[in-house]
Amino acid sequence: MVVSITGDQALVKKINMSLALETIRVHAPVSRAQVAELTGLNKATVSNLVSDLLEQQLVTEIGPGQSSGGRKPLLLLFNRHAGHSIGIHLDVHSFSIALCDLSGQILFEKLNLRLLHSDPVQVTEQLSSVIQELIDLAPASPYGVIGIGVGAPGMVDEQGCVLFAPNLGWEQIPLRQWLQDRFTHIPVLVDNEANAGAIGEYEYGAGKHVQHLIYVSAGAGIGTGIMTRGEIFRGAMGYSGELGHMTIDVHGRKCSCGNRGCWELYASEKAILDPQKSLPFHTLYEAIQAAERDDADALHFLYQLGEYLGIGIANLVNGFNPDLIIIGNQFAHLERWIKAAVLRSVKQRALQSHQQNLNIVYAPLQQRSTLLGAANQAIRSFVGRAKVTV
Amino acid sequence: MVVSITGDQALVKKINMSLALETIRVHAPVSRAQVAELTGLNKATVSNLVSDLLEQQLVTEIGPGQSSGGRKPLLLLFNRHAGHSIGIHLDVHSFSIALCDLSGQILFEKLNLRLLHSDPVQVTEQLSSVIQELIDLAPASPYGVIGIGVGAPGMVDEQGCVLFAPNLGWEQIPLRQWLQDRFTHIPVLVDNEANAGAIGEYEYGAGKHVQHLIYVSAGAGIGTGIMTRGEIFRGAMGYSGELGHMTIDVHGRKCSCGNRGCWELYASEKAILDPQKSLPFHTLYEAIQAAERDDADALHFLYQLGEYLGIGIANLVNGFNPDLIIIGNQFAHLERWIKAAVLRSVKQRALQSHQQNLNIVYAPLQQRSTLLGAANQAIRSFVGRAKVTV
DNA sequence: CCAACTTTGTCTATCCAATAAACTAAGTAC
DNA sequence: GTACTTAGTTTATTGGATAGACAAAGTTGG
Repeated sequence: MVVSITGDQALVKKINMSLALETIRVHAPVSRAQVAELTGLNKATVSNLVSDLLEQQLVTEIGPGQSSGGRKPLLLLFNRHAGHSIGIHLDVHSFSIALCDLSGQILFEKLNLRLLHSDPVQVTEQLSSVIQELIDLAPASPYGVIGIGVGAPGMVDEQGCVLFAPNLGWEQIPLRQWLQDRFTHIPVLVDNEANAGAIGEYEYGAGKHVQHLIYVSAGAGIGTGIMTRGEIFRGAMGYSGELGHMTIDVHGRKCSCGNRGCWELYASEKAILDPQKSLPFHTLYEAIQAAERDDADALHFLYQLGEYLGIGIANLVNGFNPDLIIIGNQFAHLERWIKAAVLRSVKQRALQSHQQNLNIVYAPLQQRSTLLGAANQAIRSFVGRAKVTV
Repeated sequence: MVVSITGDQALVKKINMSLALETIRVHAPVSRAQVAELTGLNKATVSNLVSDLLEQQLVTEIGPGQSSGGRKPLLLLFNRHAGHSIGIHLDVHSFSIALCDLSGQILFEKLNLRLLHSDPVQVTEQLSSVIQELIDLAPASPYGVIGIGVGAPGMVDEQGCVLFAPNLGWEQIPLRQWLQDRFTHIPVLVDNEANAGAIGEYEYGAGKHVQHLIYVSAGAGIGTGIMTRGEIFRGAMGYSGELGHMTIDVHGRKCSCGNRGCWELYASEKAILDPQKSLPFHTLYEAIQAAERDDADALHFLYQLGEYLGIGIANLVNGFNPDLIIIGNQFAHLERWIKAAVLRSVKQRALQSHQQNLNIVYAPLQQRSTLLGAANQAIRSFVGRAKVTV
């Protein structure tokens, strides 16, 4: 019975191959000599690896570059057109989908399509038909569509089964399997929407090269994607991060989860439903509209929303000491209204030492964070990153 | 400039060597054939690795075992006497220290020694002298004392510098370096006390083979050691887990950290100092004494302490979905008084789905969790575990 | 008691990837 | 035009894993 990963030459090649490919991807355009320099691999080794990569069409040669006092280097590029990836952000009432190349460049996208039903079977049906459209739109390429990634609200296990998505009303829906059955030749991945968002911003947005970040997906509820050393933090059974249901007020109001005083009751769209307040608007959209008209109630409401968001963020900062907090999902658009309040709360409540290198931003990818993160997960598993810790 | 880890034959050997050693350690007594079976390595490879390990005296042959229908197997044992490790639990007013073998068996220990001063230089002095005593006591062995591990309260960075330990009154103390300067030939490691506790319980206590656990170190304050997939979770700059300063009551009292309503104000020894309560006891010890006499105030106080501890634990459960919560440090002794209250809070407040496989225990290693965890970190870095993710 | 079979562990030839060093190619500098 | 630099390839070597043959040491059943 084979369980563990053993070392052999195939593994060595895998490690060095992915190291070379990543180096080319990040530092492109780059010469073989530079890759050798950057990775610490021997020139000959790099030459061998690169010739394999050229054969696999994952890398292209774009001709000679400028000389630095000797023979001109032959510059290499990661071939982002070798294949395409499809990313999906499944939200509670809508979804967004995009087709992108291997560098995350979007070729086609459809944003905020309404879900026609909430029933998981019918949702799968609707998703599948749009996915097929994008597959048909994909330009010819050596590898075709190499994967489909989905970011879904709620808890998702390692098999891509949606265990619990209260806002969708789903339980134990093997979404990945259902989609995989439709697209048998394309790997399908399903992860939590906030995790995907964190990955998206890490790869293509605010978090480029920031190794420790937290993506706070605030909208209908709150979810968090926590990244350390460039890796998503996963709890037991592969899922975690229901930090929206962290108690911030022991004596607070009852939450649907059974607890009291959950963060997301005060810092997500759910705050509008606070029975004690009887606010003159019923959705976030309406609140913003009112705020645009300088409505005092709305402005005050949004400020409070920011304060509470900041309280939870301060907790995250104390607990994880991230370098970057990214406020995403619908709240990415609220910067204008909540920025000051969020900063005030965090400044007041987070440990001084943890605030030194802290940055708080509003997802620059906006509604595309999760989309691109999901697509990126498919890309990752295609190009296959091998890592070693000694 | 060499940055990344590249693959070569030495790496392959390292990976397989550590795999073989770990397999022998875990499954001992075991034959070469079984190791090959268990790891997936070739018989010849295992023979080679084992002969190296025998030469290095990390493994011993203890003669033939029972035949299963053919030649008798030659049984192998991990040589836990190849060297010794020293583990230290540094607390606010006291420290504990032990000398143990490579399997974590304690040979000598000194528990709860009072710190004579709180000044870091003098603390280092005192620690060093006791460490030297234990080094002198260590039996002769091939490798001698292979490392010194320290678990310290507060934030510790990757270099073993105590960045911030409010309860000790320390800031920016390069404890590891200071100790390393004293014991130049023995590697010194310093980590957070709760992280070490988590490792201790994972390796030798309640958490054996439980991949996702949280060690809640409750005493003078609260610290948490979070373990996923058998690895300690570390935030930015290598430290994190100041979850004792997570807000659980937005309108709560002021904490020394600047925030309001921090968990540890209500669920650690600090709860005794609540000015609103003016309790008739001033230390946890006194409270327990009173409770032993069935003092109503004390019993009620301890019950509340348990409730608040449970509230924070529920947050942890929602956030990390662990399989096991271990309540350690001084609170490990409070099971009798707080168990019901803790369970009640958690049951009431944690997500139902996360409670399914959840277990809550009181550190069976008691005051030795951190000690053994710290010693184990030294052992780990000595036997050198290599891991690969593909 | 012996022949057939099993299991354990080692030996041998082979493979494969990385590597150093030599080498070719193609430029610059003065 | 000679000396030097830099880029990339070729060649011989190294070291570890592997399959398969083999030796060692047992069991089983007639």
